[in-house]
Amino acid sequence: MKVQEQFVSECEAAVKKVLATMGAPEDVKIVKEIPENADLAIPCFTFSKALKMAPVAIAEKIASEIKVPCGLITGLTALNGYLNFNIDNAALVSDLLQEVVEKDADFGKSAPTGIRVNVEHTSTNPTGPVHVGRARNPIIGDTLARCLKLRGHDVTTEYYVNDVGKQVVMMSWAVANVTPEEVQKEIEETEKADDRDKVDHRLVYNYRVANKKVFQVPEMEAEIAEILRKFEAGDQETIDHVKKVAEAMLGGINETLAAMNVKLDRYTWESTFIANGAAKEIVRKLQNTPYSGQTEDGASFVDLKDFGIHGKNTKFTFTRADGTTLYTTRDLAYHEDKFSRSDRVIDVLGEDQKLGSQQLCSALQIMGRTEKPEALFYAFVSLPEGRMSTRKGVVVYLDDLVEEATDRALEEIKKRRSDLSEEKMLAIAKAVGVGAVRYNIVRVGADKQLVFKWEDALSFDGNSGPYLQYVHARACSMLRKAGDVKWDTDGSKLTDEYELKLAKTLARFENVLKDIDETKRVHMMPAYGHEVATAFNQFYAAVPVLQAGDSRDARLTLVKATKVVLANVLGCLGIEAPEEM
RNA sequence: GGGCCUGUGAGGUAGCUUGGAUAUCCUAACAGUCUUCGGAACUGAAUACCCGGGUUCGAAUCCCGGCAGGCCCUCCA
Repeated sequence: MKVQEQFVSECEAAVKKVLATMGAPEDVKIVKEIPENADLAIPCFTFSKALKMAPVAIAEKIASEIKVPCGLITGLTALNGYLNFNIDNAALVSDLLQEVVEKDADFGKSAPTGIRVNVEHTSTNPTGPVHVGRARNPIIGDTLARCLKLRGHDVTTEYYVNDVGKQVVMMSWAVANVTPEEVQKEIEETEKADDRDKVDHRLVYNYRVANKKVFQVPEMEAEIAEILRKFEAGDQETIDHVKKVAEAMLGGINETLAAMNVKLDRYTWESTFIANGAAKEIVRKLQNTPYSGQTEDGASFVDLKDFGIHGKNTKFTFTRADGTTLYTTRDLAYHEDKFSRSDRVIDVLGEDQKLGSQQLCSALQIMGRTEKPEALFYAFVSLPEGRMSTRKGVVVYLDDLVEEATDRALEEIKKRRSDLSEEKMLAIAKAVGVGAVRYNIVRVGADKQLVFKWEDALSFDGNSGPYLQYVHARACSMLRKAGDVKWDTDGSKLTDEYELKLAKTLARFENVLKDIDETKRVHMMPAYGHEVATAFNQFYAAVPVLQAGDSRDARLTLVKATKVVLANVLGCLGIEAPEEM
């Protein structure tokens, strides 16, 4: 057992023992908190009723009954009805340093659990470049996947490619039918022309023209409907063309993701569930349940009013009147597929999918599945002038954001490090720019709506990605300067307030990962990283490390620990940890 | 009309699941530190829990009712 956990259980056991002698019931609830000026606090208010005593008196009584030091408990005081415990600092620090020396880069990493976790994220329609409004999806999803990997799970990330339906048919029509002149005209009418030579950026103009045209030209509506019909009927030529266009767009999207250090393990195409009959199988299953019904013209639905679905219509339709399947029907087939090869299924979704996701869960339940997919919802990022829209051209593309961030980072580096080669500066600029962008987006709780502002996204100090990278580089620099170090894991040599604060912060890394595993609240990782970086900077300002002396090697070991933890935190965030910057 | 989410100093944000002692952190403004191992730094002071009820010894946190913003209520994807 780790020192911290052991400490907590020792405190709890000691308090329980005293409570028993005071006549408290055995199942009395013991609340534990981490306070400012101690390592563990137990409030005594909860005991008040059972013991018929004032909390302040209880605290004093218990404190007087427990003899310290005892085991890992080195101090105990009663204050305002609280019991404040202090941990054996030397034991805690030694434990941390030993683990770092032993595990090195694997510090914080758990043993394989064998649990197969599927994280589906991004999955944007292949009809245009990724914009900042949707950028939370790959960043949150990728960060979560990286954290779960450190937890020892067998993680697969997956992109569900929507290559079925009106949008993609429209997209393929646009590529085949919109003329270069029309595209040129559209570009000229756009306020800020996008001249990026990248497939998704170029073709999105075709898509925009097509979307405008469909309102102006009545015959086009019918034309699209006809292609859609051929697609659903399995016309190979149509299907191939749609897929070809979707693949091209996906290529562009993947380039953007790769620049952000996001790599998907697997792609699943929606059309496969039509082709292999899985969607039809879902239809058959749902029709055979007692919840199923049909409208007059023949569309099938299940009624979900008993499943906590509210609103004017609780009917969840899963086939059209002509018997063809719908998006959600295919999504059901997809989830059955994911469950067949995973133990945990996680979907990272925009908040607009909440109802759909709930319906999906209910339908899975109706079909007899007991597991549920875990949904992680995020609110949209908007612009100060409103919601982003690819079709309307009110967008900030992720490619532009990353480029701008990299440019700014390069400026900063040129100011500071004229000694580096151009090539090295560029590499660092990329790491810093991407770091700033990813950090800024993952920093905020997913359900909080965000308004995108350039100055926030490009922030390099304070609570930012580059701040963590800077501290990492600083630690690396110190270790370089120190030369050969004989690692010293004697915790009793580190007694300064800031040494202890840093060590205690570092020791929490594994707990942070555990919390994220349980709650999927990935914004805890940047918050933790910032705590580590701040604790290090304080330690750095307060304690001379490289100075010769008795504590030098132990301090350097602490520096190494910081470096390892920060590298892992940055790794979880998908941000590079350069050795210098 | 109904459902879900959000509302915390000047701006942004953590804490809310599981109620506890002085509410976290960043930016900006203010006052400082530094002959130092990388100043993308450190220290200090100031300012906040949307409103109204309720439960409780105790509420930012739980319950009820408002108000404001977002998302959704397609035989769309």
